[in-house]
Amino acid sequence: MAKAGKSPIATAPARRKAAAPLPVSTGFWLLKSEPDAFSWDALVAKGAAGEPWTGVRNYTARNNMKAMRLGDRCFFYHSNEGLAVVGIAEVCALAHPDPTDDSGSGRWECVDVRALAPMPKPVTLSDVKANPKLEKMSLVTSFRLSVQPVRPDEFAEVCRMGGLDPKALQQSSALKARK
DNA sequence: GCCAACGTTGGC
DNA sequence: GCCAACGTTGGC
Repeated sequence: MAKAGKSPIATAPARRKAAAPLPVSTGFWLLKSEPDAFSWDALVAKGAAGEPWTGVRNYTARNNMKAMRLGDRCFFYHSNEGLAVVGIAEVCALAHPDPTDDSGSGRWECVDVRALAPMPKPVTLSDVKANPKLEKMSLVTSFRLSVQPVRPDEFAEVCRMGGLDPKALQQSSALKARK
């Protein structure tokens, strides 16, 4: 009777675990690269066209890239050798399939980035670790993650430590308007 | 769905 | 080159 109206469908079917929501872009990120593989100078050499940030095979890192917006700022960090933030890049193409993904799954994506400004004074990992204002930075807390979110206050602090004049940064972004 | 084994990353 | 951290894989 009362049962008649109840469809078995009323019980939600077991569904695939929802994908983790993408992080919200703060506008600031950090990209790691081993300078032997792809250095800051190599990115500078690519000029305004920039370079696809390929080869990321970690879901958290990929999701961070998917959350990136055009014009987002990315610290360029040299891992393994150098161990320092050496420049700032900007996102110049939203996430798209990674051309180096040969898994056939279409799972991996990349953004394109281009060099915006070098750090006048590279900010080393030990500089970052020594600064209490940066103790929550992913570079310290999730050091293995290759594409990390950066908070605006962290971005400002690292710029300050690197002697980077925010005005110089704005000036460089005029480059992109010119394109 | 748990968890041990394994592989990779990256600082030291 | 070592090893800690940690993501992924696969057996159960």
